Order: sequence, then structure tokens, then C-alpha cells
Amino acid sequence: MATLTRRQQQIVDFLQKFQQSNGTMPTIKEIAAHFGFRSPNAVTSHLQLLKKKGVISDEPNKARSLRLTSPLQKLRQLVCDVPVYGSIPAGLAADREQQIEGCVSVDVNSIGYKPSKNAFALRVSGDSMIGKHILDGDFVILEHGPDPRAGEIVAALIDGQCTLKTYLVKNGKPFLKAENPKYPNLIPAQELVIQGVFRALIRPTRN
Amino acid sequence: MATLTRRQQQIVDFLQKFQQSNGTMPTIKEIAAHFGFRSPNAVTSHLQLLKKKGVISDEPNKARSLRLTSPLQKLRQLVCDVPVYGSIPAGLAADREQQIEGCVSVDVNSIGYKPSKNAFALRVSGDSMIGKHILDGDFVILEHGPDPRAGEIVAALIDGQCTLKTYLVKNGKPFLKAENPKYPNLIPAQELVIQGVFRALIRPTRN
DNA sequence: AGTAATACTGTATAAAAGAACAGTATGGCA
DNA sequence: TGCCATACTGTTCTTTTATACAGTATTACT
Repeated sequence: MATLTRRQQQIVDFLQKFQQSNGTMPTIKEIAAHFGFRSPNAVTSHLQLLKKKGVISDEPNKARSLRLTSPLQKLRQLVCDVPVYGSIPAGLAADREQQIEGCVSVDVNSIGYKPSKNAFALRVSGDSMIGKHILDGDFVILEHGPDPRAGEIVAALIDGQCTLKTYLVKNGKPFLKAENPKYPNLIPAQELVIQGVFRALIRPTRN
Repeated sequence: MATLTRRQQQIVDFLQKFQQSNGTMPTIKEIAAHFGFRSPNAVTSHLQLLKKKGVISDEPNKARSLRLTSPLQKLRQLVCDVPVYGSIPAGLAADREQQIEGCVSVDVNSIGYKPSKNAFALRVSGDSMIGKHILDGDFVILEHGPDPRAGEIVAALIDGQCTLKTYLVKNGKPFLKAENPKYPNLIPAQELVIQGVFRALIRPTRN
């Protein structure tokens, strides 16, 4: 059922890439142009075979209505984009777009909530939060804005560097604690700027 | 710059939802139909205002070419869908689609590699792998197929249950080890079916 | 060698979809 | 009060896009 010819695979690949970069499916003519076909019929006949094989589907007389019928696509939840910042300077205010290093895209179900406009992500460097099972190289998704509750993990700006710490309150005084005996803890949190509160984590594959 | 009127916000919301469920942007007439407008011009004038405010963009004379201009969209990498299985019976062979519980969608950059067709995800229950910083409730992404190397984390089928363990080799014999002193370890791995090798992890927000 | 599925050319047609023209009504604001 | 941005109606026109008809090579398989 799923055995595609080389040409058919090429077309499916093109559809995938086109949608990725253009945000919309190509028209028949656009497909023909990409492959150098002079007749739209070359495309339609291919598409019909792909439809018969269940790889794609479309609605008749509808522009750009092609869809790759991945059975998973139906299950896909809303995918949100969270900006990854390299280093966060003091404000985290207006022109944040300049420091964006990348983008973490993940569905709301997998991270357990819908990130707000103020969400951002950081790539963890170092193992200072290993006690909370956050490792070097992990992406952490944080929310900027809400006041942290005691015990929550926060990103704070220390010496121009943004580091993760646990936010604790002792005798009414807030302070930060590293979750690794090798690191100094108990940093008074009052003078520090809390950049964000930890929400979710993505751990990439190790090489 | 970003202050939208109520109507404009409604239209943006509709565009978002339409794309989510239909995989394509609506046409002007489809937008008009949704809001009960009798003239396509009602839509175009709204879209022009939204364009001027930088919220959307489109290409002239192109069907369904509307796009929400999130600056992050440009940075978005290829998003892959990985099926989440509830319980994995013996084979993991043909008709896997029936046990699919959901879908983890995440971009390839954030998990550090492109999942193959044989990739799948599990929701971790229990804390038997806490020593490897994998917690209860985490989603783990695994690859089915490749032989595990010593020290890698694998999903194995034990008593009909799929559990995570570390794959080790001692004196040429493979065995599995739980990463929690509370659990028994050193289960001979020879009779067990290795379902997949750990690749990446997603930790949802707690509560 | 023969048959069928695949891989195309070339042209024509009709539906779908965007864009333009000419207006009306309403609300906020100076 | 007048002005302007917003929020629409109604219609026409042109481009885009899908689809149908009529064919020719090519490959793959029996």
C-alpha cells in the first residue's frame, strides 16, 4: 500500500518542503513548474495515484486544498512557538527580537499548558540544577511576569548572566538556591531580577 | 502598533483556528460566510487594516495566501509528529495505529534530531529512572529498531508493561537496570523485548 | 512480446478566488 | 458639530486554479 515510486516520493517530499517554507500547499502549476513539467496533467495524474495510495487528500475545486494525510496530523494539537534567547539583558522589555537565537516549537499538550506571549526559552548550560533533574543542554521554557512561588525554579540575572535557581523564602526573605552541592547557594534574591518562572523542559538527544 | 479592534481580533482568531483545523487559510468568501458578511469587500477592508498593522501578510492574486506574521514563524524548524502509545504489546508491528493515544509535535532542532518513521513516545509513569533525571509524567521519545549500546536507556516489555531501564552489558551478557535504589535492578535482558532506545524528553509543567 | 501501470505533452474549459469600483452607516474624538 | 477611522452592502471584472479531454513515451512485469 505504501510503496511509492521514486517520482511519487519526490512529489511528496516537495509538498512537505513547500508547506514548511510557504505555509501553504502549492498549486498544480507550481508543482509542474518545480519539476519542469509542461502540462498540468502530469501533476494531476501523479496526485491521483498518490490519492489512491492514501498518501494525500484534497477537496475538489478548492485552491491549495492538498493535504498530506499523515494519520498523526489529525491528532496534532496546537503547536506554539517560543523564542530562545541567548543571553537576557536587564530589561527583557521592548526590542526582544534582536536577541532571539532560535525557536522552540512544541504542541501545547506535550508541555502541559499554552505559553503566553511572555514565554521564552533558554538553553541550559552547566549542571547547577541537576538536583531538580535539569541537565546541561536542556531547553527550558519559562514564563516572564508572574511572581514565583516558593520552591519554583526561576531564571535570574546574576552578573549579567542568566542562570537557573530555585526560589525559596526563609523568614520572609526570598533567596535563590542552586541545586548542586558544588555551587554556592543562598543568594539573596532581593537585588536580583527574576526573568522568568520555569514551566517545561525539552531534552534533546545526546549526540 | 498592536492595538486591534474587537472585530479585527475576532478575524485574527478565526484565521488561526481555521488554519489549525483545515490546514489551509480561508478564502475571502469563507471569512465573509463565517461572519455573515454579504460583501467580500467587508473582509478585504479588514484584511487591509490588519496588513497595515503588520499582523498578517499575503501575496497578491494568490489563493489562500494569507499568513499570520508571527516573527517566530520564520524561525520555526521542521515540526515532527511522534505517536504516543499507551501500552505497547509484543509486536509493535503492523497495526500500531490503534493504540495511539496522542501525538507529540516538536521541531527537530529542539530534540536534536529528526525522528524516523519508527519513532514513538511514551508517558513515563513512576520514578524508576530518576537517577537518569527522567521523572513521572515526562514524555520520552524513543527509536524502535536500532540495537541499544551499553549505557543507553531503553523501553522494554516486562510482564506486559513497558518500562524504562538502562541497558548494560556485563561479562558479555546484557541486562537491564533501574535507576532508583528502591527498584530491583539487574534483570537479564535476553528474554526481554527491547521496544525502543531513548532519544529525547519533554517535561510538561507540573499542575 | 504484450499488457498494464507509470510518466508525461498540449490544449481547452469552468469554477474558485482575489481585486476594484461605488457607495452607506456608525462610533469615537477634537 | 465636523471629521475620520471603522464596519459594512452590492456588483463587476480579471486572474488564478482545478479539472477534463486527447493523446505519446517509458518502465515494469508476465
